[in-house]
Amino acid sequence: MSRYFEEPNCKDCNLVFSTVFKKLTVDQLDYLTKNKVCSQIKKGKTLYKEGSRITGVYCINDGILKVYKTGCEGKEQIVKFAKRGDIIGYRSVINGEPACTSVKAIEDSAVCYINTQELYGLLKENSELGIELLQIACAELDEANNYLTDIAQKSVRERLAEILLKLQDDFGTDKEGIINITLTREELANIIGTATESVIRLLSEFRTEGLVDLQGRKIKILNIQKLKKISNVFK
Amino acid sequence: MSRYFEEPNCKDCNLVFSTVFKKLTVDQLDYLTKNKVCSQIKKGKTLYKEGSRITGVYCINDGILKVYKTGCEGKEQIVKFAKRGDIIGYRSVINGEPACTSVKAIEDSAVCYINTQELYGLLKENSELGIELLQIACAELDEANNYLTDIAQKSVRERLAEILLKLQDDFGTDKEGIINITLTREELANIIGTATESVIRLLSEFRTEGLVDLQGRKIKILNIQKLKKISNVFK
DNA sequence: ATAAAAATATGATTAAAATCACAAATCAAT
DNA sequence: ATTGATTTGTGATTTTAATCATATTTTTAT
Repeated sequence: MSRYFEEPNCKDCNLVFSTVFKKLTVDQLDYLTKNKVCSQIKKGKTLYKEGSRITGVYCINDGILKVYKTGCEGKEQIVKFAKRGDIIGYRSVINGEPACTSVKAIEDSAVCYINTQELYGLLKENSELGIELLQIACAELDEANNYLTDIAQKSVRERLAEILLKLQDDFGTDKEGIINITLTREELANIIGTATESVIRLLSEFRTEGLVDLQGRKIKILNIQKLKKISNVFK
Repeated sequence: MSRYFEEPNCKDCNLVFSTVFKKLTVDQLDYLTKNKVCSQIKKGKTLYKEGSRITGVYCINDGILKVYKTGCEGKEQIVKFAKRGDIIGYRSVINGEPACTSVKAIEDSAVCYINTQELYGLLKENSELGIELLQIACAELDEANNYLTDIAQKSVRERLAEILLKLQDDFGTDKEGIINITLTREELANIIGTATESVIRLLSEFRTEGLVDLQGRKIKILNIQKLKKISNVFK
């Protein structure tokens, strides 16, 4: 985690209109600029670990980080990804508990750190910030419950199809149609809760069936409709 | 859903100190009393259904309700239980979306309904209410993520042991040590994400092993330590 | 009280996915 | 560029849990 070369002014940050902080006043944004600490996290580096005390929240400026829990026998369960504009760590700050997840950069990333005291100051001052944060928490809760139902009820094949579609939705594709996030087979397995070998086999099957194109870790979806059908998203 | 015979005054409600509304002023509690609508829900009756528009939140005064999603092929996935002091429906109200879960009483229950407008009024007025609600949402999010990891990584046997312990923790036991919540085997299966037959078989095994005592739907835990070991809660 | 419906119980069979084992390919660091 | 580590790929085997079938018991509604 190295100090960020240039700390952007929150007022000018083009994220202001889309993040949790969109309802802050100009003065409050100034306050935020003065009090935040920006840093870069190289791919593979850990921002914080499950169980550690974190003293503030992080707003993601650039890159992608995986947010995961460590289950029994040390197996990683990826809970979500954090990307530009997302805020992470707020759960621990709000409930005053140790981090319930670990966070690791899966590509070079830049994050802005905001201390608990500063965040609480803003929350008391601006009730709309609380509502914004509440909306984020509720959306995450919704997604967590949906995914719980999927893992509990769907087959591995259905879940893999679903996750490929979701990754494309969340991260988009480049000019060649390749999904803008690079994951190992093991990481894919750790999202959908299965064995690495199962992901490898199923991806091969999907390729054989003409649903996806694979070049190493690069995945390109060739037949969205069929994948949707497999994933059972409409039922 | 029948109208409640006596609408308790929120100021005098002995829930005031434990619910999300604990930081309200006396005036705000008066306002709440005037604007809430209380009702009773008989066992087996549905409070609201997934996908419906709900126009407010419900604070549970008495009873137990199951909160569940309907997965593909109509299979129910129980997401949580709501009991005295809990608030439900806030996610839909906060995000302005249709209900993401259905709610059904599993015993005779009494709930207080608070309209969206009234809730938002209080949220704007009292930033502490927003923080309280945020804390609740974060706690639920934490639990959802933990449970996601469990379903993804643990065996059905481990999950059943874990859920029995959790039910005892959440609902306590009566004088005879029986867990204060009565569920069908199917409902248990719909919590842990397995087939009803698997729950029936595993419960019988647990009984044979002297871990639990079963009398119909009444469950009494006989050996907490061993169940904890099976559930793998410490790893 | 009785009939109908729902839930429980148990056995047999099948299916899905995990695990194990090992080879080949790719990646990362020096 | 080389080497060591990690990741990918594939086959064989095992394990877990789902599914199917059917009998019995319990609950619910009339």
